[in-house]
Amino acid sequence: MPEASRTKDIPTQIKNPDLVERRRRQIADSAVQLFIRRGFHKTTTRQISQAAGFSIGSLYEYIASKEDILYLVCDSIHTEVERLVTDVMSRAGGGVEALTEVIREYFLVCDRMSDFILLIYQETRSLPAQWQKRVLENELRITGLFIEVLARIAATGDLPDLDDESIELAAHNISVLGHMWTFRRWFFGRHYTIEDYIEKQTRFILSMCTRK
Amino acid sequence: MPEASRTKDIPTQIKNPDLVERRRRQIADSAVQLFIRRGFHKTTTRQISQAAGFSIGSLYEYIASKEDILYLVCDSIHTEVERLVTDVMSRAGGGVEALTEVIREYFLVCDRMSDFILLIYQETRSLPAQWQKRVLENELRITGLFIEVLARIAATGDLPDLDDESIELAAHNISVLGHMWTFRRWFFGRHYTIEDYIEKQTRFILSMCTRK
DNA sequence: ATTATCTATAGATCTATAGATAATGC
DNA sequence: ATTATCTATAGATCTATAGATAATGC
Repeated sequence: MPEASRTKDIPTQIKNPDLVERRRRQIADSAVQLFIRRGFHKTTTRQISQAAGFSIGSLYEYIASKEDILYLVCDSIHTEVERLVTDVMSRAGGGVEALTEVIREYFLVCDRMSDFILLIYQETRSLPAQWQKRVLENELRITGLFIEVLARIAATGDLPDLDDESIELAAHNISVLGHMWTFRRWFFGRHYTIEDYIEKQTRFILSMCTRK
Repeated sequence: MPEASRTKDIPTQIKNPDLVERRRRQIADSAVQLFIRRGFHKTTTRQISQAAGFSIGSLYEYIASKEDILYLVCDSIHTEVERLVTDVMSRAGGGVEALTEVIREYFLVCDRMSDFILLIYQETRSLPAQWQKRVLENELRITGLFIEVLARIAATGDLPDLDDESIELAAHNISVLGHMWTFRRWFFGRHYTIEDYIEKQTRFILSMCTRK
């Protein structure tokens, strides 16, 4: 798990902000692996501190509760997905081909990030309400990127049949069909490669978008 | 949670099979409510036995471990969804309207069963491997019902563009777009009613199916 | 006598913190 | 002197079972 985590609203006794950021990244990076392997509840704070390379006492200098660690993890995953998708979008051209490119790259991101996306689906509910809300907002922000792409294409007149509400729903569909690869991989993996999946779904999504 | 649970592969010391079935149904019905409210891990076996109306000692006469309870719950949910969908299908007519009807009724089932479907997404991974597999097979069987509908329509020549593989993928898409209502309800609920959602998604799904 | 149920608790965790120690900078 | 880290453990659970009791049928 990559990417810096900005100063979060998690209290700490440690004075050095850089150290806080570095240690929290260590915590998130270690925890995410453990959570993927054994789930949030079956992973102990001790295992996390050990994997991160310091003591349980030190761990609690950087977080206030075990849930905080889950939030660090969810946030770092979303930051990474968003970074990757934004990146793709900036490289994408115009017209309907842009949509094809973005779908393709997004689905590849979903494939690479499978375990992480699955984790968010499974463990979001274990977060305290306020952070649950943030995780859902992050999800929405990623869907927002697809709304942007679709709106941009629609503005040039290439998707004449799509009003704003339909664009929004189509964007959600793209997000979730990407996730579908992650949570039905146990089935699809037997029949398709990710490339097959992309090809077929792209055709579906395009006919969805080009005809009401 | 309704519907009989057949004799499962869960060992018991109790001789009377009817009693076993009845008690297990009580257990599943009580547990599902608790799991939805507080999650599997935060619900204690004591709370479950209490909600079911007997002691913790008795509880363990009908199951061997806490995971067994989760399996009872997942299974009863799938049984119910499958019953409802099968029901709808038997009433559905022919041609493309049949698809419209089935989608509509399925999405309504997803709406009513939201909490239960969400629970399965979140807690399946807490099951022992062998039962996890069964839950996934159940999921596949429900998708299979949509494959059937689509194949039936395709056989009459009404969906000429769909080969078998596309039918399969379209069926998965229908399943998951139903689930999407459940796990993005926190967002959609603000903007659409379930009827709006059905209408818009049906249009998308139809254009997906009627043109490659 | 057999079957079902209950009470009481063994045994095993696990989170979070208090208080002690080591490292760093003035 | 201040900041960061560590060790040791309090305190709170929670699952699963052993052994005792009640209910049922011969």
